[in-house]
Amino acid sequence: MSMTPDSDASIDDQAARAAWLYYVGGLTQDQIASEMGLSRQRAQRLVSRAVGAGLIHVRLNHHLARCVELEAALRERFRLVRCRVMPGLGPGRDPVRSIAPAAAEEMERVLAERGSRVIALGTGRALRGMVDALSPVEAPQHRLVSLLGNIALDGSASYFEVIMRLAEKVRAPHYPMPVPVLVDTVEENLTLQSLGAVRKVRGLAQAADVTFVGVGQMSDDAPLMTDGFLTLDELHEIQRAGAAGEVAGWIYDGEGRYLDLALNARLTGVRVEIATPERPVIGIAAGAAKVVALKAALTSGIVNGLVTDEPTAAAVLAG
Amino acid sequence: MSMTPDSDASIDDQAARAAWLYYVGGLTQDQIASEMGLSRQRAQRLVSRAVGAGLIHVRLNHHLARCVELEAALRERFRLVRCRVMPGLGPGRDPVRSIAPAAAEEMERVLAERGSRVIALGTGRALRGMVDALSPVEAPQHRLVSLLGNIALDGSASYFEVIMRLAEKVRAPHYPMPVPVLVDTVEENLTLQSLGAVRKVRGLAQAADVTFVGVGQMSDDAPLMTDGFLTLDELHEIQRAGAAGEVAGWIYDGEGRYLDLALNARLTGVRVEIATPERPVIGIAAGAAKVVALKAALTSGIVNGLVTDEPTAAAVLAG
DNA sequence: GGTGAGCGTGAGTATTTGCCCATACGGCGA
DNA sequence: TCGCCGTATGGGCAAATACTCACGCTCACC
Repeated sequence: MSMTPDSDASIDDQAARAAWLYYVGGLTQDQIASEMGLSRQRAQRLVSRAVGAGLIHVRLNHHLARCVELEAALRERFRLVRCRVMPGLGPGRDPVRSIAPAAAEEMERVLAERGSRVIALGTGRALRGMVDALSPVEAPQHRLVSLLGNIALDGSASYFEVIMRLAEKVRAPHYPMPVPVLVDTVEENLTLQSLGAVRKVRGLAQAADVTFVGVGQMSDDAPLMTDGFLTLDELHEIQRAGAAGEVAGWIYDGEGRYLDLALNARLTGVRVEIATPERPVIGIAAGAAKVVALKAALTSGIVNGLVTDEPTAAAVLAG
Repeated sequence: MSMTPDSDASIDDQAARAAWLYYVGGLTQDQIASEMGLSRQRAQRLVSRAVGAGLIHVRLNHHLARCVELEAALRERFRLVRCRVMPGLGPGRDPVRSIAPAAAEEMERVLAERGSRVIALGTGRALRGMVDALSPVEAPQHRLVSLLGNIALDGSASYFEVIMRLAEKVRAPHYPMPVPVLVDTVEENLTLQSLGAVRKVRGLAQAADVTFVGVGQMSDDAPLMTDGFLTLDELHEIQRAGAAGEVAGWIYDGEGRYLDLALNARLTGVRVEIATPERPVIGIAAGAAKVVALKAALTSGIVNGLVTDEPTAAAVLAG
């Protein structure tokens, strides 16, 4: 009931138009201002808004020789069905920015399939970045399913965001898993898993045609700990048991063999088993901290597809 | 055998990397310079080179309300199977810049098909822009075929560029038509058309699954004339016969009915017949000069798909 | 081996952009 | 109704970017 019923849409429209004139038309902000009848500052704000809101996507159309080499080496060494290596952004800069557009492209490739696919999704910053970088496409023929519980300990919806935002962008039916990643007792877990809704989502996830996951490290900055699912003491104990990394909450050792931990009985999500070419599992991960975890997951074939950045790729191959 | 065997590739690599850091990483040119160990000017030049060489693509992820409206109106009025309307860039600016990315997206949609398709191509600046804006994809399952002769009067290869560059980008088999658009006599035309190579290309073009064409105006700045295929006198005569526009060299009247001209017997290419939903013909065209030609082609259904810009769409609907 | 054309480089400079701040506008509660 | 607060606006300024020019280098052709 505001004075401008379409204030948000129309301001995004303006922003998109300004950005179009700026990036596609190559006009200066001054020219945009007079073209659209605005002050220069407003034009500047609109362009900046369009970029910030992700209305504008920039993609690189050139395969850097170094990245292609690394891709080929990774493909061969780990028998990958898909592999993309993007340029690094230099030390101290978030590698998610770099890999998100490429991950989005991989997802778009899957979404462009005519036939219906079941797409399973993990959680995490990298996947979140992927979804943000994705261009909206109508792909209602596919089904999106969550691999693991989407409820964080603090009750926030942050774990829902990957699947919900993706579903919104592609208008596909989606099956989040409205339970915590990890519950307190084995009994609780059994109770949850006996629920029809949970069983259905788990069944769908197990039958996924393609899976996109992040990869978590098990060093002292492990996502499982920073998100509060493990205490530092528990983490240290698991580290002593040989933990190298984690996919969808399931922890594996340095060779990518899942560990037989008491914790497992309290995980609500499904475990990603060794990937096959017909049912690929694409890992989206980059950063020095993740090298060990990535290498292990690649070695045993928990993932058989990879989107990463240059320094990470080099480190995985070097090690 | 130059000192730097990869000078061009490596400079493009550098340019791509600089542009990546600039647009994706959000670094300033100063930061790029120190990151890559260059002078600031060099970083600036690399970024600018990357943009100029089309190494970087910018896309808008927001459907402007006004454009969506125009698309819906065009779709309904002319029973189009595909329609994209892109924002205009303001008077005096080349509309090809605006429509090329959208045309490229339409082409990418076709190229993403798993099955093999025959894609027929016209010529012209708009299609050339489309190919430039296309991201390279491997699509060797499709065949690209030219609708009309690819030899210009001055013998230049400019008419080959659309199909050759596209073929290079997607690595698909391609069938250009190595004859002039227009020959001097009917006999010459019969001779050419009896050649096996020409027959084969024409046959393939007639069986195309999808066709992309530009649309030529028949006003005094008609492409057929500026390219030297018609003299001004001939043009005026054809104008008096009711010419409104031209697709692949074949001239039609204000209702989109092909004209029965003496000229026709000297055209070497195939005529695009009324499009069907199964075998769509996508017109790529924008600009005030093309409004009449476009409207006629849309009216009779010579094209049943359209990529244009806002002012052109509005003018076509208004008239 | 000399010479001129053409390209790439860095310095300097004009233009463009991003940011901060003072100010105006409009909603909302007292 | 008044005054407060959050938000949006345009002016001004510093930073960043694009352009121009003169120089030097390479390379091809004499």
